[in-house]
Amino acid sequence: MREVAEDYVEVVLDLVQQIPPGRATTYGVIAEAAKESTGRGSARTVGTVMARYGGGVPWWRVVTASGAAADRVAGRAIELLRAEGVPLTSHDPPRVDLAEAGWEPWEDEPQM
DNA sequence: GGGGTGACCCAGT
DNA sequence: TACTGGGCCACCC
Repeated sequence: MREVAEDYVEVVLDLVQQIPPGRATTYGVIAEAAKESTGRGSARTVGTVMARYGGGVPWWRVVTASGAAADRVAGRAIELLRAEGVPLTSHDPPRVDLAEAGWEPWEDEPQM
């Protein structure tokens, strides 16, 4: 199937929607999980997909590997994350405590 | 078909 | 611990 990355987009969006409230994950994790299903993609690609098709999913639960929200939507993400009750650091650039709220697709679904 | 961009990640300094 | 550079993959002009 050399169609567009529509299937990849569906996998990414589905994974993001599976993130339970009060939890968060990283682009790398989503990229790895999506790559397992579609065989393609990377953290960079996930970011691009989210920017174009992430309007219908809790994109704010997806942050960078550092735990910080994407610079483009950091403000919006922090507000939503705090509303979700996600543990954030007390520093100026609030970062998600992935050690506490870190969620992974294979954590909710059996990895075969 | 080629080059540049982007909601990223990792290693080195 | 924070900043910089290179690599990565898919999309747009």
